[in-house]
Amino acid sequence: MARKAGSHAETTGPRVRAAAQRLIARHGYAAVSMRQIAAEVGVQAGALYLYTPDKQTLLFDLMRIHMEELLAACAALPAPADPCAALEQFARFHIGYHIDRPEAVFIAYMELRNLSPENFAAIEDLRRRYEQRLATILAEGVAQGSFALPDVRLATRAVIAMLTGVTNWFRDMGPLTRDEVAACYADMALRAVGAAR
Amino acid sequence: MARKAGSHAETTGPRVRAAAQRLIARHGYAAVSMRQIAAEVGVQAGALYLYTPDKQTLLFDLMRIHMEELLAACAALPAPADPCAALEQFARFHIGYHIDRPEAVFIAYMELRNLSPENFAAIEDLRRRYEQRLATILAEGVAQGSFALPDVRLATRAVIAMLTGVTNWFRDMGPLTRDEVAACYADMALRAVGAAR
DNA sequence: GTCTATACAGGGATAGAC
DNA sequence: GTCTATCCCTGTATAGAC
Repeated sequence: MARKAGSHAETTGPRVRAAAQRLIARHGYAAVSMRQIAAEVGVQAGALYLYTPDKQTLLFDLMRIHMEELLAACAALPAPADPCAALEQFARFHIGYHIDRPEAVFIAYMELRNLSPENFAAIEDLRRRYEQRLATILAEGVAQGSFALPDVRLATRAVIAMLTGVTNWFRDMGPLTRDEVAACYADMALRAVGAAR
Repeated sequence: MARKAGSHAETTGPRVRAAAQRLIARHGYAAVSMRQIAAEVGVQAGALYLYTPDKQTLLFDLMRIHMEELLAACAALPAPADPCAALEQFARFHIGYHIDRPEAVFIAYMELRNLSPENFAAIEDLRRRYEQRLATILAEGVAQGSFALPDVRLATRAVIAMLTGVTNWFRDMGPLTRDEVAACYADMALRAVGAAR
């Protein structure tokens, strides 16, 4: 299948999403125009519509792909029998994964309100499934007497919020390494849920 | 000072900010037009410029007023000598204050990137001063041996992120009251910083 | 103080040439 | 597959009547 001269279908699609992710993370969905995205890619605005039906779908795909990859990576982790080990693993995974993808994470959290109702529901479902993985770890820990928690759902949200907060300030050139930060946060998460130690 | 017929200068200004706050919280700064804000207030678009020099200043004022009021309310709290009591008070205050002002809080966190550099610096300074209040409580607790923390700055950010996360899901009609939620979070915050109890 | 009218730039999206 | 050209709408902001 010889490629036609001037044809870049195989690479342009991903490049459109990459450019959109970069620009939307920096300026916000509503503030970024299709013309800007096209300029970043190096094509004309009209050409974008070969790779996405519209701007809304472009945003949705960015968020959907991010959430699906996050879920897949989380599901691929081994499952420690000890609840404390499981929580520490989750905390380290969550922080590491989020630090590595600041743009995708930022968009996933900030642009929810710019999704159409149907697209919002789809992303919300993925988010809920991810949250459920932590909820399961905490519930298991409570059942085994490893954790002391008045409310698993509350604690789930509190821990996720705490861990995700790292992305608001972490910089690779800062005084702390990724692993130092992750270790410190895992420790705080364990203590917050009353881990018996 | 008789008021002219059809003149509402004393009330229209605040109503403009209230409408802007409502709309920006719901749709985002970039997605809300001056026409929409004017329609919400019940005036014509051009009339808004009697109350704000431009859209940017309107956003900045919303955020500045929110942060100044937050700082003032926090500063008005009594200062318990016991670090544990101080942290519990801070946690309860933070959650209560934020639950009561979901729109202002949402804007203060989500629209930072839409501020001009100078305005951003001003808001960031206010935010830093607020964060410093918690940092002081934690540092004092470490000095007195009440808390066990490897890094006060890290813990400050972690606790703030955890507490602020409540605004993402709390609804007044939910199964838990404000006070139940605040108590539970205050407990988790205390445990996260290794409070000796 | 509020209105209408308008200037002017830029938005998303499409049509049709190449 | 990409381009140019264009449609039509909406954006911020201002001018001048009342």
